[in-house]
Amino acid sequence: MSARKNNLAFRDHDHSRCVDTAVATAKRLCDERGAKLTPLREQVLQLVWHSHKPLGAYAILDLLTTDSTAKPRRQAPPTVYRALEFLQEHGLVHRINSLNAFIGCTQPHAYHNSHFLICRQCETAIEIADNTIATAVQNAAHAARFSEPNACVEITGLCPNCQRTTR
Amino acid sequence: MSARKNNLAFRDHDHSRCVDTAVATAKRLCDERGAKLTPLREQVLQLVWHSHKPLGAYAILDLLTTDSTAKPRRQAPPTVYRALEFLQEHGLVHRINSLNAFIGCTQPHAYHNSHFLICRQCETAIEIADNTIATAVQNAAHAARFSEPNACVEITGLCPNCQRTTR
DNA sequence: GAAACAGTGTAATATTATAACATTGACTAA
DNA sequence: TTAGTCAATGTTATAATATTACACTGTTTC
Repeated sequence: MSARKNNLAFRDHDHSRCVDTAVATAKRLCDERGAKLTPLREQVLQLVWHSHKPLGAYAILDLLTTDSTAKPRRQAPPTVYRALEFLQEHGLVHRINSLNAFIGCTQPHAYHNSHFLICRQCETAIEIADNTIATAVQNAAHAARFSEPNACVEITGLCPNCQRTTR
Repeated sequence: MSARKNNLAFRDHDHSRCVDTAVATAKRLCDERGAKLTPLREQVLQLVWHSHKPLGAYAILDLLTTDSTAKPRRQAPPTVYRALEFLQEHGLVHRINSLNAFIGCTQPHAYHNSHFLICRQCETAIEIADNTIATAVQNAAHAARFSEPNACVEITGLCPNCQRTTR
């Protein structure tokens, strides 16, 4: 049912509006929490959101240098990692472990275990909120007497677009 | 139901027998498949199995040097990565993405998507085969029109042992 | 024996991530 | 105002993880 919504990533759309909305939401959330979404952090959030593909830390670093309207100065890795750490703590971005990369969170307002569908061809990743998976994970953890389970679910496959173009 | 069996990792037991069994099974499987479980590959498999904690590639490298009965010669990274690649291809070890580490597979005879419970305290990891999770993942992928889904499920929590000793 | 090949050795380097310390600017207390 | 404190960022160096490229060895195959 939410599949169609999630598939937005695969349809033509004005993605800059997605980015704007995400940044606006982030601002509001940080404001509510008394957290500072500084220009640097905001810029990193934008860059991450701008890409439908999860973005590596060093790719972000390059974009900071390249895209920057103001300062073409080369940044150092800690700059990016610190911004990403902040954004992760506030649930604004997720880290995709299987790719060592980061992606904007589509539900930053609520804490949630994150599940991802990742295309092995075009590398597009979409976040899904699937209660059935979440419940199954909870139950499995409980059955093994694991407490405070926090699941990382990364499903790699072939996305609708790439199924057409690939052998 | 399989919870008790999985919890073996948390009970006292003669783990060297687990290792022996795993290696014997690996030998048999490789034999059946016409794959060569060379001394080096076997040694890496043993080292990985010997630890209940997932082992990093460089940790394995150190153990190859340290533990080795015969040659105390320092090996280079590709040696380990190549052995691990072989073992992964044959389903004999799994990679835990969230830890950049490797662990012996408990069901090497059958292809399967692997699910793990990982203790955030003691780092012990156990593999579980949970049909409910597997089915939920399949359904989620299908709903989003993703084909050939291959799920990586890593559940971090507090294991039964560490719940007693931790705040 | 020569060719082809799998497995391993070796050197160099790429990629990802963090540690440690310096600087800046904003806010606060006196 | 001044000094103190703190969060954020800058800067340098390095750690940890992983791969590329090429050389060597021994076996199989013809």
